[in-house]
Amino acid sequence: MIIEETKRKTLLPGILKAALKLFVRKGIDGTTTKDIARAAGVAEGALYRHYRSKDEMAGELFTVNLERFTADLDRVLSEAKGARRKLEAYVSSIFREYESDPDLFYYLLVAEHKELTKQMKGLRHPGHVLEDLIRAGQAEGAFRRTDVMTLFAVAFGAVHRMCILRRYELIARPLTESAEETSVLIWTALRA
Amino acid sequence: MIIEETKRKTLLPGILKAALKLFVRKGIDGTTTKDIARAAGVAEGALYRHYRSKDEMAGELFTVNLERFTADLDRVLSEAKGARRKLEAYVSSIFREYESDPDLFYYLLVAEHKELTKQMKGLRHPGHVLEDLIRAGQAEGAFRRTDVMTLFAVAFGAVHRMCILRRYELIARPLTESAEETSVLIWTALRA
Amino acid sequence: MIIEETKRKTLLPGILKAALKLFVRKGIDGTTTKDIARAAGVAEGALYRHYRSKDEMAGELFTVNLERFTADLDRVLSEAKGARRKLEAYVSSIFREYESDPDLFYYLLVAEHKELTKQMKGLRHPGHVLEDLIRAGQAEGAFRRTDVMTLFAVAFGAVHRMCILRRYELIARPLTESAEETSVLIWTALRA
Amino acid sequence: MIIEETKRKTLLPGILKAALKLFVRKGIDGTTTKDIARAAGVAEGALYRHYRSKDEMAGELFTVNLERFTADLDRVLSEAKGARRKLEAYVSSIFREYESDPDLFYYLLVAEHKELTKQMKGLRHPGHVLEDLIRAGQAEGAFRRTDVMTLFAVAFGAVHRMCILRRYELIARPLTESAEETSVLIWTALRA
DNA sequence: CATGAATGAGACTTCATTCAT
DNA sequence: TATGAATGAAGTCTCATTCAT
Repeated sequence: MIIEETKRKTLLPGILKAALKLFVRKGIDGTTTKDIARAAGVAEGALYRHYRSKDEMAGELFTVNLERFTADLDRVLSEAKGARRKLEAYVSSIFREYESDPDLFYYLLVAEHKELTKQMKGLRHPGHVLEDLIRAGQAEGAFRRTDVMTLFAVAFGAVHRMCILRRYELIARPLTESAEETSVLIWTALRA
Repeated sequence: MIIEETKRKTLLPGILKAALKLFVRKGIDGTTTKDIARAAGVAEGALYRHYRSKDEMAGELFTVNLERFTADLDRVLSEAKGARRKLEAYVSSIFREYESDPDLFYYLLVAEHKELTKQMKGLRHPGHVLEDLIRAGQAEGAFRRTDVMTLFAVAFGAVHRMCILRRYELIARPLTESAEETSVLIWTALRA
Repeated sequence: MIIEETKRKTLLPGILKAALKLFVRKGIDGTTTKDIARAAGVAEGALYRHYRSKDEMAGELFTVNLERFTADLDRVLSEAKGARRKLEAYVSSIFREYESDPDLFYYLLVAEHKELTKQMKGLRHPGHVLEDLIRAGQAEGAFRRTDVMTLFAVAFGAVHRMCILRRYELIARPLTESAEETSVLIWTALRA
Repeated sequence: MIIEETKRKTLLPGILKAALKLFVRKGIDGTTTKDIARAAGVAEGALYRHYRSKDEMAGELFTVNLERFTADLDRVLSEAKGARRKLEAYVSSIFREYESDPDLFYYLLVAEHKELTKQMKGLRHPGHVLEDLIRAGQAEGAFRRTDVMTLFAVAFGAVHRMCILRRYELIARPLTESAEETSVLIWTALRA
């Protein structure tokens, strides 16, 4: 196996778990607190014992998990050596994350959050991890000298789209089984 | 120039123009009819002379323009010969569409529309155009025999992500100037 | 024939005619000016060239026609001699009025007009004509000395209900054919 | 006393009580949810915890109470023997119902409900009870063989009109005191 | 600490009326 | 004069949040 298994605990508290599912299916604005309460099996008022507001729930769900996810990525990549290995590690980490909790992944990396713009500012994001990876790869001569953002678009776009296709069941197998192939395609496009 | 200029008329009526801008910035649910009316410079009631409801506005904006866009793409691609030429034509058409009206493009191809699911069913979409292109390219031996969806993810993901980067001003130059380079990267990844 | 033919001209202007039909079917509040304009084949604005407001239309429709109707009744009854004859004349006049324009009759005598209370105050009404008839009949010893309002309830209630039954097609024949029978029943109940 | 006392509990919940009063005075369309809320002493939103919509309130008010009322009538009449007794029972039941809650009675038997047509279809109605009574009376030879609907018009019209006169204070005494007299008049008109 | 009824601001929509053409 | 688009007040309903129990 290319990269090490990373320990993961999503362990979302029940309320957040319920909220996540709904946010992902109906959007944040499209989800009512009543929906969340019912899905979580608690009374509406109980939500406010844990979170100051619906937006805080949505924000926390986003922030906490994105931070954990990005930190995981950074850790995994720091253990891989060389542009190619790092790229492989990146792709398979992303795909593993997707499969471990598709809803959460969708919420973090796919869904738009017009409602949260504030709270998302300045967070380090899996995109940043990939961008760093590409810059470093260019510096070591592994990747083309083309504009970084273009390389980034190919790599991030490919990985991201794989997740979307999977989610809409246009890809039937677990993404983890497509990681190597996907890495190869991206590598082929990017290498010097 | 690789492909012919296609005539385009967005010419959105003022109300739709205003609505589009807001939908793109704040989402459909996040945009109020009052917002739209103010932005369009009319009274709230006036919206309803033209559209039966806010959702109908959002739906029409989507449906009409997506159909036109996809038809344009199909036409342009039918005039290009060979997988490589078609791929180039696809990328530059997409980028031209983006630059001609970034908000509209974002609304059609980037934004999620949890609110519209109904009206979007069954429409032919630029993604379908690309999928057809890739299948044909495989059939003629131009592209790898890898799983279609994986090739699709690389190609569509790259193009799509370029548009997003541009929109968030992470790419400064008009995308039309990056079309060739982007095509080359995708071609490199996909070719047999 | 018991009573003379009375000349009648409803000749409602087209707009009132259309409005009447709608008021009767959907109520005044339930009828929109757009409905009326469409039914009358004119533009909405045109309504206001003839009537200051929807309520004025409704009011005029009521007032003008009720006055004419009541005056007709008074005239017809003044020509009939004796309680029994007057009663017969009353019943057949009412029934003839119903059959000559069921919508208008319904509007005048059956429908409630919570919206018009003001304009209806103080108008002489077919009910008053009947009440006078009964008092006179008691004075001449033709009717029981029972409380006037009870006699009135029987007589007016019967006639009024016949019209409603006819309107809902629970009575198939023209009411004019039931006038004699109805008079007999009422006479039987009321006579001394 | 002619018929037995029937136990009655209107006990409308506060909101329905308030709504009823307003519906009766201003019509359903003429009553706003704000009116109802103010009259019931609650916030507007609170209405919707109990009823899905204003029309549902109006419908339930009608349906539930009409069913109860009609069932009461059927029960009372089944205990009275012979056409004359049944007629007396009918009249006094109606009058008792009126006096026990004039607003509710008005809402059920007098007001028009253009808005509710749907929900009223197929319900058994006090009119049906009376119609059955008259048919049975004819069958046993107690009533004239005249057209049923004409007899019905006299009987129902009289009773109904008594209630209206009472409501507009043209009758000062409780209707229960006029029941016998009214029965006699109707009986006189209808008997064979 | 949980509940869920109540609140009240504000969303969407309708419609009588006005007014530029 | 007739038209019908536009206005804007007002109506119905929703929902995040609060609070008495």
